[in-house]
Formats: sequence, structure tokens, C-alpha cells
Amino acid sequence: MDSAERVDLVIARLKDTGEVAVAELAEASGHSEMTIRRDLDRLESQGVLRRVRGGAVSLVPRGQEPPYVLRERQAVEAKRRIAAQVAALVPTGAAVALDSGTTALEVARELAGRPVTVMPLSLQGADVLARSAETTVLVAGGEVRPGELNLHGPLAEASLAAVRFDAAVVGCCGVSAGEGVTAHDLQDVAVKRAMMRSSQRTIAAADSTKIGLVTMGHVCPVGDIDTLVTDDGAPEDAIAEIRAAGVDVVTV
Amino acid sequence: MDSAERVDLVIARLKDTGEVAVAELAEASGHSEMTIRRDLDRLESQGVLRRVRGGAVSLVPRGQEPPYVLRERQAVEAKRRIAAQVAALVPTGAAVALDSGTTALEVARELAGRPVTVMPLSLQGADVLARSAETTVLVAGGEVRPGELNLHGPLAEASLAAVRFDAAVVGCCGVSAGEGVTAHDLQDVAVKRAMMRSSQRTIAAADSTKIGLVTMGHVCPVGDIDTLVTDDGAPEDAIAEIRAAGVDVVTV
DNA sequence: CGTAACGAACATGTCTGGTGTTTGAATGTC
DNA sequence: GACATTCAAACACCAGACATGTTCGTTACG
Repeated sequence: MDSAERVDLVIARLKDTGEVAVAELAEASGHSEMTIRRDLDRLESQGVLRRVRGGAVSLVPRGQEPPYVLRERQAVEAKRRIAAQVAALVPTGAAVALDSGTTALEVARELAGRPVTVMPLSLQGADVLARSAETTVLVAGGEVRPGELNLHGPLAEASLAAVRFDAAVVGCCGVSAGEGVTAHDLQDVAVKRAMMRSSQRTIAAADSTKIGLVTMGHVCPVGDIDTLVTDDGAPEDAIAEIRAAGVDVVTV
Repeated sequence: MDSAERVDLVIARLKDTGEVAVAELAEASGHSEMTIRRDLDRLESQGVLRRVRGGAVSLVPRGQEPPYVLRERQAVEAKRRIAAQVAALVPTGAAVALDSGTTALEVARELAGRPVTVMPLSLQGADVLARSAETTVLVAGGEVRPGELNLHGPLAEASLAAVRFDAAVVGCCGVSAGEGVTAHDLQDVAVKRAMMRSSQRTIAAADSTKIGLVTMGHVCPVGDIDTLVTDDGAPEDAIAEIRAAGVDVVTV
């Protein structure tokens, strides 16, 4: 069991019971207690949990979005496939607004090096794209959320309003036919709306675990999306409902 | 002779004669020709030179600004001392606009972790500052210059115009009493002016090699600077002239 | 005061990045 | 067109970085 698997184990236990013990994890993973402690220390510095004597307790309240360092470990393969499909939908020379989040970051990796114009809404996205001389990067302004490194606030919205895009690539926390596109954070909602306002088309990217989910911040009715790219793990009926709303759903 | 020294050697030869030979460099550095080729390939991808059969020729025209990868190797110690002094001039809780460039990046490193609000004009600066949760990072929008990773254009100027700062920290390519503050790039000039317009004070940071230099883009008369931080290598009379214009010159 | 947990320090194994050598292909020169 | 030089891909090698385990003195809790 390597480092990544151990973290997964810790996360699973935390989700289950809200706390973990060093000795128990060492037993379950087959590694020494010292290694477990180092894992937990790292996760503590990332804001995932808080160390207590003998173990750790969860810091991620139920219903809230897990921190970036956890989300980037989830559905990695699906996100990569989705990102490749999204990038294929962006023609050469196009201008796109690119959301923050782990899926959008994969899209950035796919777009980097292609002759397109991209406005990323996160610093990681900007970093990835700016390495390539072929790609024009027009970074949005805004306040940076620590840890998440996404851009939000009035400056971000003003940046988006100042440009017109061929497409907006939007990540999200939930997509359902009834409640539409939803996100965890209200400031993100405002940014996503601004992206869509400035774009001719909206491409939503969401792995299948997001299909059918509803979170707090309402972005738009599902019909406002032009294309939804997801993986093939989503329930058939949920996809059918979304299609019925006029969305072009692409599964990869 | 390690990798960094070899690059220095290449740069020195290029500055001297405008071209270098693989065999000659291998001889001089005591490494194999293959290693020299790899060095040159790397420098070519960074835009410093162009490979030709048997060697390479310089791509940096005289009078133009050398690429970022070269500037960051120059006067490192002086830049660090200057940056520490600049950071000391920024009080806790202040809001500052922070220029792009190698000196400003050092200032970002000094400011990171302190409870201040910073608007960096470069992606590297944003990266450094965003790692710390204490520091509020309000990144400027704008187009990203490849290689340099600084932000410019109307979006950057609009971002600056939308905020008011306690201080603008401006890097520059030249400072002289007669010609004032100058930069190599006209788009950078516009950004620097926008920074100064939105700020109560202007702090210029320039190592002593910049004192007395004049480059193409005129930013402002020297009297528009409130404080100039430089190292103690600058000629006495040039410093005296700048002081006579009403600038508070700090040498470290 | 005793036990369990902690963390600093050191040792070990693994992996990656930089370097050298070889070799066949490509390119320039005559 | 023939030859010499240069190039780059492939492989081997080494050093430094990183992860892990062990030991041991210190600290916290009952």
C-alpha cells in the first residue's frame, strides 16, 4: 500500500467515523506508526484534518466541499478523459473561458500548446497554459482563494465582462435535470454566471459522480448548458432527463 | 563546473562574440559535447539562443532586455537585500501593487505570509503569495507574456484602476535624474503608470546596475518616485542627483 | 508516577535527474 | 556523390532527493 492509498484510507475512515487512530491505520496499512504520523501531519498542513493525541479528527464538515487536495485525487482517470473530450470541442483559434477546479485544470493541460485563447479562472490553470508560447493566456483578475487558488470577486467578473468568448468551459459540483447546475460556493456561482454571459456556448464538464447531485449555489437551469461532457458511470435515467432538457450530453 | 556555471559561460561567450561552438564549450567546461548540446537545447527552448550546426548564436539583440531566465541570475544577492528593505517599508495591513520582474518577485517572497493585501502583476508573484493563507492576493487580470509571465494590456490596467493602494512597488530597467524612470517595454510602461496612478506612494526597486541607465520606454520623471531602494554599488553623484529631485533614496 | 504517544535523528531503500558513452542517422563540405 | 562532422536516440551510471523504518529521549495524559 503506497502513500496515495494510505491517504485514501485515511479519508475513507474520516468520512465514516469522523476520526482515525494512528495505531489502527498502521495496522490496516501495514506501515509503521511513524509513517502514519507523517501522513497525518501532511494532511493537517493541507487543512484536511486536525491532529489529536493518538490520531486525528476530520475538519471537513458534511455537506461542504472537500479541499482541493482531496478532490484532485478523485476520479482522476475519468476527469482526464472528460478533459480530452472538452478540448476536442474547442476549435483551433477559439477563445474560451476556463473555470477553476480539478476537471478544468485537466482541460487546461489538454489545451496547452494549441493555438487558442484561454482565460483561466485559476492560478494553476494560468500556470499550465502560460508555459506554452502557442497559447494566448488572458488571465482573469480577482481575489485568490487560498488553497483553492481560484479567482473570484468583482474583479474576476469585470474581467469576464470585458471579453467575449466562443465557449465557456464550466466545472460544477452538481448537475440535475430538476435543479440545474449547482456549485458549493456562492462566489463561484457568480463567476460561472459571468463566464456564461460572455460566451456564445457553454460546455459543462462533470464526472458521473456529480450527475444528479444538488448543492447549495444555483448557477442556471440545466437547459442553459449547450453541451455536457461526462463519463459513462452516470445513471441512464438522469442522463435521459438532462437530454430531454435540450442538452447535448457527451459521455466518454 | 556545474550546470549553472556552464550556462554562465555560454552567456559570457555569447555576449562577447555573439556565437559559441559546442566543441569549444566542451573543452572549456571539461564536460562532454552531449552535455553541452543539452545545455544549448534548454537555452534555445528558453528563447536565449538559436542552435546552429556546431554551436549556437545569440538571440538577444543589443539594447533589448535579456530574457527572464537570464535576468534572474543577475545580482541575486543585491535583489534579495533590496527586496527585504522594500518589504520593510510596507506596513502590516497595507495594500500594495507589485510589479513584475525578478526584483519584485523577491519582494513577493518577503511579503508572503504577512497580513497584507497584494496585487501582483505577474504569475510567479501570484504563485508565491497565494501559498500563504495570511496574505490576501488580488491578482490583476491581463494578457500573460510567455516566458516573462507578467501581466499587461487593458485588462491589467483596468484591474489596477479598480483598486486603490497604499503603495506601488515598481521595478524598472533604468533610473536617472535626467530621464527619470524607464522600462524596455511600452506595455510595461502603461502598467507601471497605472500602478502609480492607483497608489498613494511609489516605491521603486532597482539594483545599482540600473542607476543612470536610460531605456526606451519613459515611465515618469524621477521626482514622481517617493522612495528608491537600491544597493550601495551605485555612483555617488547619480544618487545625489536623484536625491536632489526630492526622492528618498535608501541604499542597502 | 507510569504508560502511551510523540518527534527528532539517523539508516536504508527507491527513484529521479543529470551526465557520459555508444551508435546509427542526418547534414554540410568538398 | 563521398567524406567528415554533427546530431540525437538509447543505454548505463552516479548523486542527490524522497519516502520509509528504527531508535531513543521527551512529552502528555490518566
